[in-house]
Amino acid sequence: MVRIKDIAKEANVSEGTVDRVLHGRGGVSKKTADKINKILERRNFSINPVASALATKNNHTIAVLIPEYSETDSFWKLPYLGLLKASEDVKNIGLNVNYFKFDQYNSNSYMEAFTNLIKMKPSAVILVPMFLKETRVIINELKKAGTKYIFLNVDVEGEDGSVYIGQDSYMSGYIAGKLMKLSLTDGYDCCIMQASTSTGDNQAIVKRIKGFKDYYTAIKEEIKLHELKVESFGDEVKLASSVTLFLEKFPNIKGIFVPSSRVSAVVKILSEEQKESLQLIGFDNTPQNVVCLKNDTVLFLISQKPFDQGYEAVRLISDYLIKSKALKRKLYLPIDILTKENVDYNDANQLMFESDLKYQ
Amino acid sequence: MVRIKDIAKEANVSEGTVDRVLHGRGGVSKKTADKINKILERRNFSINPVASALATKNNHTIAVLIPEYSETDSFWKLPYLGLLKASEDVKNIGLNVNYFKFDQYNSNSYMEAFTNLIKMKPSAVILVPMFLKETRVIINELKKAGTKYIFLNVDVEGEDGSVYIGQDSYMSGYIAGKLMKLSLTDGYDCCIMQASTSTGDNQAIVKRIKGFKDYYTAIKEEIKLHELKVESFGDEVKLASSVTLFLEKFPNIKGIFVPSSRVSAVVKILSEEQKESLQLIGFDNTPQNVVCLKNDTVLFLISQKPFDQGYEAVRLISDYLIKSKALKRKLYLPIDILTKENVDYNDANQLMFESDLKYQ
DNA sequence: CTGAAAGCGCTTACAG
DNA sequence: CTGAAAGCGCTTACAG
Repeated sequence: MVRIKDIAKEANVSEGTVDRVLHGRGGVSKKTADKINKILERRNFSINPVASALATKNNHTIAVLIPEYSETDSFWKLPYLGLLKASEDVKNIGLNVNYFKFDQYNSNSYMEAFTNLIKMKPSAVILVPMFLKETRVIINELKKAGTKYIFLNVDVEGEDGSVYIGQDSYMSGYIAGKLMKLSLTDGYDCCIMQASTSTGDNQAIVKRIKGFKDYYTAIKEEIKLHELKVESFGDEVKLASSVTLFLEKFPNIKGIFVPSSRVSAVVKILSEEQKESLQLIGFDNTPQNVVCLKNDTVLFLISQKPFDQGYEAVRLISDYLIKSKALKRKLYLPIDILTKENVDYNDANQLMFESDLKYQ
Repeated sequence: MVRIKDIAKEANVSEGTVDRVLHGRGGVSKKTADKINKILERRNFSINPVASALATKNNHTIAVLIPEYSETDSFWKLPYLGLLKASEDVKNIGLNVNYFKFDQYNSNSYMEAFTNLIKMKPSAVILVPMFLKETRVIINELKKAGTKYIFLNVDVEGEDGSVYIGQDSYMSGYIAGKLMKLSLTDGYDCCIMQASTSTGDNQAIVKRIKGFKDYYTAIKEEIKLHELKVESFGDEVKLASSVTLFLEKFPNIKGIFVPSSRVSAVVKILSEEQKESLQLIGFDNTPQNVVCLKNDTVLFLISQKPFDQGYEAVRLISDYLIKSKALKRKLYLPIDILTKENVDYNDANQLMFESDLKYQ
């Protein structure tokens, strides 16, 4: 391993001068800079990041704005765990991550959390941009402060210079369409079921539905697609009555596509016979959904590596802050097709982290 | 951040003594050890791994024994890239990774590579145990030397204390069976196609076939499964003639399952009409296979995250050597279901690494 | 424009 | 059983 000291000796300069060249801090004559650069190149020098981190006392604060999760609606738990894991990994190099949680159904709590966040003057921000209008305000403030930000899981259109890490929602819907086609015996219809209550997150759902429909258009199949908007997936009684009515009205429906993470809520209100005869496809490996997959009430789940989304978001920001690596406009994570059989293997990283947590 | 210095001051001892307690090096009176431990606990101290790594000059050597890859048979490229990426990540903390490559069809080259490997006296070894008999010899030597080892991608049965990182082959075959069933219109047969030349690697293939068949047993379908052993996937002429003959003999075959990474070789020798009418399912996202997926000649690929296998292997060994984290018996990575539509999103990590390589 | 010295937090001999 | 000091490789003021 070649060290700054070695370079300095060979160039007959001090270590400080080599350091200046290395980081382009200026204040070095062209002549010596050239000389040093040549040696650097020839000896294939690269900075020891460990020593660098120790000496620099990097003291960056990363702030995360993310919805809180609950027992029944646990989608946001996995991204959170991924963020947590990465936070540990980068603590070594002087990065501290702080969390600000909000209620995903309440835009006031969103803004409130942001107000607390911005007080910390973070070096960078990872946020789930749930409410469009409020998000514009937030982005403006961040831009004014010159703070870099990454959108996690939810994208915002028309923001140049923004970074999105998540799934290609359109394509994931398209794939759901393909799987539905495979699962349905010819001649049967399919129903797309969504909640009419908007959570601000529905941009992804709209795109998934578009992709789903486009698949059927592309293959030129004469399958009828019905659409049912239920009031909410949370209210079992209402959900049950509207679904039952709908299925009675269109008895040819044999497939149900739920483009949100709430397919398990639909399963809950189906009769045994319906569970037998209907093919359900949904999104996201929440614990409730996984149960349905395993007891054969849901055939496929499309999953979006929520744990990895969190993890990668922190890693990207970290590389940006420490190694000034450029950020890409979009980082699409895998579109996982989950079945009863492969769901348990799906997130090895996440499982390893969870078992580590247990032993602490 | 609380430092050793802070603990030492509070306990009225030197930093060296705190360090002894921290690492259980002994030579500390019970009384002072207790005192220090209490303070450590109360102040929630944890070692700064960056400073630790720098001071220790960890100088571990990890040796990797892996098949070389070629243009046409590029399966081993991705695990290699994953290993490379992780090597970079851990270089900071004093881990050096050395590679020893062998010809996967030649057991002599396997042993030769190992002979060179063992001369380096590595702290740990990652190996692809291709040849069973030779592998037993290798394992014996490693055990004698007290060197920890990890099996990558290929498992060896009946070695207690061994560690495997890869896929659950049985289950991946089972899933292939399920997908085949979905893809075949009722009443048609399916053919399982494998090469009779063994590469030592065929244990995984045997298990995949077992899983595939078991799926059909489990669902009690009356689908006929034919089996064709071709001489080699490398010889186009012979392959073409034996496949053609077989398909003529059993015209009811509409599905072909190739439980190795060579499905693209089969596509190559099919006629246009055959490509149209046959449903092919294979393994692994090699460039050639991905091409077939995209031009609709292969319907599904089961993939085993080869890049991640390499990456995780190094990370596990690193945690074992540096943080003395226990190694698990098996680490199963995801069983990915790849289609034309999601294949490009499948390995974000790998893509990011490859684009980094380009810019270097 | 350049160098000498101190320091980041932990570990390693060495001395007692 | 315990402490004082030097060192890991890089960075940061400060002096000139």
